[in-house]
Amino acid sequence: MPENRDIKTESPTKTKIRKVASTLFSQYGYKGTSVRKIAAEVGIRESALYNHFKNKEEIFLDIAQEIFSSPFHFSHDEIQELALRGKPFLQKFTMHYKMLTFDKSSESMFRLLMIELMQNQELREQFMSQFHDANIKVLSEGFFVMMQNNLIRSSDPMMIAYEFISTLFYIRLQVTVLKFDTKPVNHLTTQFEKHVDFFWESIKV
Amino acid sequence: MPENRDIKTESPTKTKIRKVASTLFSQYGYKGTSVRKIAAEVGIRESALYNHFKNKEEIFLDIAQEIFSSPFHFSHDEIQELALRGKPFLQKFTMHYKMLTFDKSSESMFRLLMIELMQNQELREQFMSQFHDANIKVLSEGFFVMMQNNLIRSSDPMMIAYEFISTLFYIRLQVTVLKFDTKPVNHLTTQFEKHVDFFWESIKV
DNA sequence: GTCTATATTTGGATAGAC
DNA sequence: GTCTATCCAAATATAGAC
Repeated sequence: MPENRDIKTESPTKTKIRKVASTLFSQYGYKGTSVRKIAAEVGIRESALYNHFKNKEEIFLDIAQEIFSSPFHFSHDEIQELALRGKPFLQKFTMHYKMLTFDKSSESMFRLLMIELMQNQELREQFMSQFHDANIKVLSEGFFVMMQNNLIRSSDPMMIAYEFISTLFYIRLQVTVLKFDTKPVNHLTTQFEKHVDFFWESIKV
Repeated sequence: MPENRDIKTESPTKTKIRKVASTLFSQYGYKGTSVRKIAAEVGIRESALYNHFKNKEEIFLDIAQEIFSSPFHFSHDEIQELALRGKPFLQKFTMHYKMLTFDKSSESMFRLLMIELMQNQELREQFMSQFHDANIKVLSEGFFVMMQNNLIRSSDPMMIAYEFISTLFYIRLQVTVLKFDTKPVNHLTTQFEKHVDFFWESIKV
């Protein structure tokens, strides 16, 4: 737990290492980033770097834990309340997802996740539990409430949740891929809203 | 163009190099696979390997071109005919997609694509054009026909195509991730069909 | 076409002075 | 905490004999 990462007590150098390494890892991946390059960009020698971190892997793990630090905070009560209103529930969830997609920091962490997804079993498992299961849980709870209240057609809530989240993920991946090459993503900015509209029309009674 | 890759005239060693390298690259990625290891697994020295390929990158590119060698073959006429029947069009397209998802060779090429997606601009661009645009084109053509014939509710065909393909992609990614750790994917085998059913109910008039 | 030998570079990591 | 110096391993690639 990062209680020890007290921004006040931590040395500025360590903070800078984290920042530099984060940028490099999220661009070139673990193997593509050398300790040499991190040190050079920080402005110190490699040996000095080892005063702050045990080794390269420790730096990576320190950064990697940030990938899943922005979970979806929807309380049970919040879900119940929003779901009773139907579409606003989907809108709120989607706006949160969209925000993460375009947030600089979340964006680079998502890129890192995609880069290392097939190289790191731990990340794959966290991807499944944090990116998939967690979202499915929140969404299916909402859809369940909507069904109970006859707002949407009756079906399997988890299946509907799966259908809903998959498009959000796909948009996010596309945005990430395009932005990596600094290509325009204007055409995708409204895609999230379009998805909600289309989906709501599909399921409402 | 691989006219020169005549299976008859090509040396068995070169064929074996391709096979071994393909397996390694699709497991460990470009950086994670060394020429040493390829040579060792083939059963020759590294130096001998350079008699068949100019360098490591040439081996990779040779293999990488296979990633996009299984495009969707839907002729204009075929689309027209199937789309006139509505749901069968979606079923046919989806079954093709499902087949690729579970085909051993396509599976490992898809994994390679995911591994290198964020490391290789060329692959990103091909991903966009071959995996995304090509699918959107076929699907939106089909949806357009369905709208003209009043089989589905009127809307933007490309937007509907986007919605449809995103779920297929998401299922494929999940299958790939799970299989990488030899985890069960039974629960996902019927997901494709469920998606078609749900989607058709969503758009049919 | 394959081998041995070797050149060269890059990368992770440590020892010890300041 | 940072530096210089150094070590060691791994990786790409080439030369030249067989």
